[in-house]
Amino acid sequence: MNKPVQTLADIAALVGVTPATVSRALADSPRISQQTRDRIRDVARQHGFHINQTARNLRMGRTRLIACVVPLGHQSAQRVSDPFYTTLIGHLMDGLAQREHKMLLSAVAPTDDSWLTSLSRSGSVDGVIVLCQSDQEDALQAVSRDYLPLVVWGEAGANSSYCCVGTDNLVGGRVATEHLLNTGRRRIAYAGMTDIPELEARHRGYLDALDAAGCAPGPWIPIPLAYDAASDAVRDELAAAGDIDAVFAASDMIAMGVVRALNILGRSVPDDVAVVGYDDVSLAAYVHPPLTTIRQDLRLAAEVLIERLFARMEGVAAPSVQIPLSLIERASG
Amino acid sequence: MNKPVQTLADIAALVGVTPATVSRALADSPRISQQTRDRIRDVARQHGFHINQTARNLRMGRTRLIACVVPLGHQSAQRVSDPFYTTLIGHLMDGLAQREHKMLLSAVAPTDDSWLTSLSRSGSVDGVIVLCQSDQEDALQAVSRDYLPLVVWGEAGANSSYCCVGTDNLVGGRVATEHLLNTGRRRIAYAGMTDIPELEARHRGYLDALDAAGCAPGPWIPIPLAYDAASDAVRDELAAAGDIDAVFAASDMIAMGVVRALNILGRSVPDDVAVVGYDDVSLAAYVHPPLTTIRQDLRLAAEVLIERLFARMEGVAAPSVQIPLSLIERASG
DNA sequence: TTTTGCTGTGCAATCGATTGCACAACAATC
DNA sequence: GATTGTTGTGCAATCGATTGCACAGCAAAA
Repeated sequence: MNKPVQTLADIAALVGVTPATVSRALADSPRISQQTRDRIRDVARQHGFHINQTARNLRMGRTRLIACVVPLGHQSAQRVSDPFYTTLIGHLMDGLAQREHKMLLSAVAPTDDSWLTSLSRSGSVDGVIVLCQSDQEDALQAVSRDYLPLVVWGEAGANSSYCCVGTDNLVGGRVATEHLLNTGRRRIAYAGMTDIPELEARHRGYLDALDAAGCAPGPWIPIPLAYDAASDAVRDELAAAGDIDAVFAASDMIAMGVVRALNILGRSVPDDVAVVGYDDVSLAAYVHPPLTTIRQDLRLAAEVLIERLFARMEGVAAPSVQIPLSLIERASG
Repeated sequence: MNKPVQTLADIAALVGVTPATVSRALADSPRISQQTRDRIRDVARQHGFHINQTARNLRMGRTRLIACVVPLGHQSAQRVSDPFYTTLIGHLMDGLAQREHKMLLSAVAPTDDSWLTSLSRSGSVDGVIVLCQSDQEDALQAVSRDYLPLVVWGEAGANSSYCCVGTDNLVGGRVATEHLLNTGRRRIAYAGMTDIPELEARHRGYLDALDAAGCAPGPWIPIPLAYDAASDAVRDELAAAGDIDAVFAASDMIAMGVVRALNILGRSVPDDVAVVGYDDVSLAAYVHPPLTTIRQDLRLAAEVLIERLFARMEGVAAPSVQIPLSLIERASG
C-alpha cells in the first residue's frame, strides 16, 4: 500500500532528490538538468500531483485571486442575477482568466466596514473589484486610502479618491431624456430609485434636460431595480402618474417592467407612451417592443476595470475613467 | 513612523505577549484571561488588523472556499449569464454564505482533465460544485473516484458514480409533452440540442410520451441554449419545420426564442402553436405570453447541492438525488 | 511548610512550497 | 598540476498562523 502523493517532498522522495529540486523542476527552472526535470515531471504526472496552492500562496505572498463583490446596502438593491451584473461578471471572468487569475464572487449586505477591510487586508485576494457603490461611499474612501488594488464600478463623483470606472450617468440621463423630447414627448416620467450614485446622476441628467427644454419634471415612479418586484408594484404607480407620454427608466429591467405594466393598463408602447431604458442588456433587443436604451459597453467596462486593477496591483495608481455610452434607438421610444 | 501592523507577531509585540497568545485571544480561547483578550482585541481593532487567511489556511488545512465551475465542453454551451445559472449561482452563494464559505466562480473550456483535478487536488478549495456535466462524464467519474467533496448538477445517469443532483429530466420531458398531447396537440416539435445528458433525457421523455400516445415524433429543431443565438437561427428552422401545432423547448430561453420567431412568422402563441419550456426561470412568468414550463426548484436544488457537498466534506458519501419538478401552466401552451 | 491543582502564557514544531546561498563534480584554461 | 568556470543539487530560512506540551505563579489543602 503506497501512501498518497500529496507534497513536493513525496515526489522528491520518489525520485530521489530534494523538494527544492522538485520545486524548480516543476517551475521549469533552467538550473535543473533537462533529464532531471523530465523525470520529475513524469513522476508528478503519473501520481496526479498538483502543487499545494495554499502553501505556494503563503510563500509567494499572492493568491492569483480577485474578489468581485456586490454590496447590497441600498434599499433597491438588485440581485446578482440581474442581467447587468451577470454580463459584467461574465466579461470579468473572461478577462481574469486571460491573466491567469480566478474570481472570488461575493454579495454582501454590509453591516459595518469589515466587508471590505476583511477582503483587502486578510491576504485572501490580490485585488478587489466592487460592483456598485451602493451606500458604501465611506467604506470605499477609507479602504482606498491605504489599499491600492481596488477598483469600483459606479459613478465617478468629483470627490471620490478611489478608482472608479463607469459611464457618465448625468450625460446618459440627459441624452435619454433629450431623445424623448426630440421625438415630441413632453410629459416624461422618471421610473426608478435614486438611492445609489449612478441612478441619482441619471435622474439629475433627466431633470437637466427637461429644464433646458423648459419642460416641467414629470411624475417620479419609484421602482427598485429588480424586475419582478417592479412588475407587481409599478402598475398602480403608473396609473397614479396619470397623463404621461413617456418614461425614462433608470435601467432596462425597470423599463421592461414599465412596458409590461403599460400593456396591462391598455396603453400601447410607443404610441401612447414612449419608454427608454438604460444598460442595453442583451435581452433589450429581443423583448417586445425592442427597447430604446442607453448602451454601456460592458465588455469594454470589464477590460478597463481589469486593466486598472492590474496596474494598481503593480503599484501604479491608475485614476478613474469614464467609458463611452451611446443611445440605441429601437421601437420602444 | 510606525511600521504597518500586518501579522500576529506585530500585534504580539505591541501588546507585549507572544503570537500564540494573540492567536488564542482572537480565536476567543477561554485559556486566555478576559483581560488579556480584551486588550489584544482592542489593539487589533485599532490597527485594523485582519488575520492572514493564507497562512491560516495552510496551517488549518482548509480554505473555506468552494469552487463553482461551469464546464463549457459541449457544442451548445450556454453562458454563465444564462438566467438558469445565475439563479442557481445566486442561491448557492446564499447557502455558502450561511455556512461561512466563499465561492470561487469559474467557467472553463476543458481541454484535458486538469480543469477538475487542479481544483480538487491543489488544496485551493475545500469542495467543488460542477454546474452541468457538459461532455465531461469521464473526468467527473475519474475525479470522483478518489475525491469525495464533489457534487454535480445534472442528469443522474444510472452509471454515474459521483453525487449528482438534478430533476428527472426523462419525466420532465414526458410531462411537458403529455401536457401538449392532453390539450389536443399532435404535431409536436422538439426545440433544442441533445448534447448534454440533461437535454438528451428530456428529449427521450418527449419521444416516450409521443410513442405512448401513438404519435409520430415531430420535427427536431436544433437550437443552442443561448437565447440570442436562438432568435436569429430559429426562424428558418421553424419555417422549415412546416405544419406544427406545438413545440417542446428544452429550456425557457429556447422557448422564448421560439415564441419570438413564431411571432415574426405570423403564427400566434398559443392559438396556432403551443409552446412549453423548461426551468421556469423568473422571466418566464413575465414574457408575453407567459410561459408554460417545467419548474425546477433551484432554491431547493442549491440547498441540496450544498447539503450533500458539506456531508461529503465531512467524509459522508452522500448519494445522488433527484429533486421534484412540476408543470407550471401559463398562457403559452 | 510542603503538596496539589488550576490558570494563563510561552516555546517550538508544523502546514508545504520557494529561493538565496553554498558547494561538489567536472571541464576548460594556463 | 593548479586555477577558474560552469552546471546541477542540497541546505536551511522563510511566509504567518495554530496548537500540543511545558511551566511559572499562585491559591487551597494537608
